[in-house]
Amino acid sequence: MKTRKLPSFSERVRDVVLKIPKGKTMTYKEVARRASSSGASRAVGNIMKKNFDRKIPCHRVIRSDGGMGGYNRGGAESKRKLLKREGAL
DNA sequence: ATAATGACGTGAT
DNA sequence: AATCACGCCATTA
Repeated sequence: MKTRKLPSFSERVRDVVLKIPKGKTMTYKEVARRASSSGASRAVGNIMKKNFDRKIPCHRVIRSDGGMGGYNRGGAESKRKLLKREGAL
C-alpha cells in the first residue's frame, strides 16, 4: 500500500485560507477551526507569518476583535486597504 | 525531549 | 474604550 503523508497543520491552514472567497474575511479562530485544530488560532498566525505564497490570500484573515493582525507583505495598513478594496470592509 | 516563539483569544483591570 | 496578564497551540531551534 501507499503510505500517504497526512496533511500537516500548515497544509490544512493554507488550504482553508486559499478557499476564502474575495470580499470575505475569516478570523484566525475560524480558520483554525476549519483546519480541524480548534483553538489553534495563534498557531495559524504563526503559519501565515512564514507563508510568503502570493497565491494565498492571507490578507483575508483578521482578528476576532476586528483588528487586522499582521501582514508580512505591506503591514496591517496595506492589509486594511486591500480588504477595503475587495469590499470586505 | 525541552524550551522558546508569535499575523491570537478572552476575561479581568 | 484601551491595556494587561494568562492560556492555547503548532512550529522551530
